[in-house]
Amino acid sequence: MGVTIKDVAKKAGVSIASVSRVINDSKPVAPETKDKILKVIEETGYKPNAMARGLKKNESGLIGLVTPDMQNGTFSELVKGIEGVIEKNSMSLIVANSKGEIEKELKALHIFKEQQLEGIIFSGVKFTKKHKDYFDRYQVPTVVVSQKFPGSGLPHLTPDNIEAAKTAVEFLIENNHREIAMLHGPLYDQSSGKERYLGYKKALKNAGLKENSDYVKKVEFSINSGYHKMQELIDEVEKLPTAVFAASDRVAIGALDCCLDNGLKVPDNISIIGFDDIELATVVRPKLSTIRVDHVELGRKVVEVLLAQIKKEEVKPECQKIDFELINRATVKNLS
Amino acid sequence: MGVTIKDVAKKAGVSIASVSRVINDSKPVAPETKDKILKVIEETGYKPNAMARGLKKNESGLIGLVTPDMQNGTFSELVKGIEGVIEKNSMSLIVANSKGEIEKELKALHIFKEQQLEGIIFSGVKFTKKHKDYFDRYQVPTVVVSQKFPGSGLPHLTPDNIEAAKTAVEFLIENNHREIAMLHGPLYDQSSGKERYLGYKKALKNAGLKENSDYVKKVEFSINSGYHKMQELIDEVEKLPTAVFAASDRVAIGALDCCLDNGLKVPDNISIIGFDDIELATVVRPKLSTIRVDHVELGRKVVEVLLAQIKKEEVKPECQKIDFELINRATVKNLS
DNA sequence: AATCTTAATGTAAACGTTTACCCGTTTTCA
DNA sequence: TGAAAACGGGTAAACGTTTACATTAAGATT
Repeated sequence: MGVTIKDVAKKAGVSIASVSRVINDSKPVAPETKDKILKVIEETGYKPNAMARGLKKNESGLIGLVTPDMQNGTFSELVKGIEGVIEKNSMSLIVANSKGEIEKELKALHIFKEQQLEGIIFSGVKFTKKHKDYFDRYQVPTVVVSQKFPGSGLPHLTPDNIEAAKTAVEFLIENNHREIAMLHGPLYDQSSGKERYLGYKKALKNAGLKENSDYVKKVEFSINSGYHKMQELIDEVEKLPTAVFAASDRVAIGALDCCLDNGLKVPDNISIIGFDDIELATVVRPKLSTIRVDHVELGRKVVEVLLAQIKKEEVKPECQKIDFELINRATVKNLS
Repeated sequence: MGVTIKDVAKKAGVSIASVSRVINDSKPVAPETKDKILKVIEETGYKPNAMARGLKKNESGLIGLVTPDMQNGTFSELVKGIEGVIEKNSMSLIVANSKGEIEKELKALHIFKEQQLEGIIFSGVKFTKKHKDYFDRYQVPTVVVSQKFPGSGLPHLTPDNIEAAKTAVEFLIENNHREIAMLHGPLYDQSSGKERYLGYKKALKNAGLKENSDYVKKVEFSINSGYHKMQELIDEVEKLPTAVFAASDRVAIGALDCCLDNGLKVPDNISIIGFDDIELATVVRPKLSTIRVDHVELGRKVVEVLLAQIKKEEVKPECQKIDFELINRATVKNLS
């Protein structure tokens, strides 16, 4: 149906080899011949078939992203960053949503294998035996994003979650908070949830503060969950904490919402600090103080590491940390 | 490097045809043979090469999305909807960001052509001669989303922008507003920006109200632009409007922010209504009243129309409108 | 028992490229 | 002037599938 290299060759009165040479400029071809071919290509609108080329050259020009959540507020930015550098390298990005289900995740990975993807950007919450089998068997260049999977041998890019969380909590302490709650994420081994929690503990310990288990609650990374757990906390506890460190901005925003609905003034009655600096953070009132992580930048860097890996430049699993920065907007009060 | 169908065939002691038959179950094959083959596939982790298959069958299993903006707040939802049904049809989604630049947009489209995409979901702001040439020449099944391109002959899915805008403005009028401003988007022919503006005019006219050109400003679809144009409006006008209809939630949120920063109470001093119902709308304070459009649903429907088109079921360009609904939260006051 | 179906499998061509190899013509230079 | 080198371009094999067609063996029908 479409125009093929043969059609072009015939119409230009040359061999397909010559056509191939000009479209790839892989070998010199005489100017007149070249012009003739170019003209025919122009006229016919010929586009080389990437599947045929890919089959021959064994490269698809495709990179895949699998993510458990497309609405977590960092997705858009991450994709934007990824897409930007992928596009510069004339590759394309395939996205797959695992919805946090292991089966969907593996299905996506297998489709990626079939589609001969050259690299995978992997964002999951858990690393199972099946994951390990997959990556061991197929050896597709992969980088894990925003997370760490110790046994996997896969390189990852995350902010230094422990440090960042510690920074957040230290900031609260500097502002004279002593009763600090934390709404933390899932505590899988070395997960970002776990590490942020560790940072929290560390900051408390360094300041000689005691952790109060009533003030520590596990949440999902969602606005809703933040709201409900905050409500639980408010309901259960006899004395409210003076500050809350939330494991993500969405959680923080849920908590903020809950506080406001309970008639608490933020930050006058209670301070809140989040993590991520998603766009929502600048839009809620009061504006959310948080730990900023540039997810567009993260996306960019991830692809760079991935491309290095694809080009067989050895990449160590414990690769780059990405920067973070405390942004104090309006949800933290100094209790001096 | 990878395991091929030949390897499987050899190891199972059968012909490649048989292997192909079992992986596609395209023809019956004897149970023992089948088991043998299945076992070898299992052992070797063989995955059929989609590029080879695609080359032969002339289908790539790929659908593309080109969008001018990945951070407009509807992107995540749209992608989520799209990905959901695409995945059910065991296809994959390629995303490309045009950043609103025509050249990037066309480049993406051409890559899509090379990659033999089976269908395109197109979200652009303008439809140029080059676009027309592209779609005329290559005839890739395409559906336009959230927009309308009259001359293109391409089917599109949008809410009924005129009706929806009219509904929003009528709602303001019912609440006894008479001085109603509008922050509208670009006014290309039949664009959503234009249509929403037309809906605004229509509602005013029906109610016997005069349009005040001081109250009408063009914005980009961003929070920033909403903020600045609102500021302009506040600065320039001698009497403030009592209500503002913003062409999108992001614009509305910018405007809201601006009002608050100017010491205006919303909705007591000024009412605001937006369009889209993105997540931000429920998170700002006061919560934004808006016209809800379900973008996850939109994504789903778009793919359905696209798949129909791919399967050659004739699809009319003036296809489905998608539903909208007025959601009154807390930014509109009744002036009775 | 001879023929006809039917089922299971194999063979080989094709999909649209890239590229190793080959061949002819021209240029170079001793 | 003649051999070597350089250049331009063509032929055909290969990439990993699918599938039309051919083949074989076995069962059904007379």
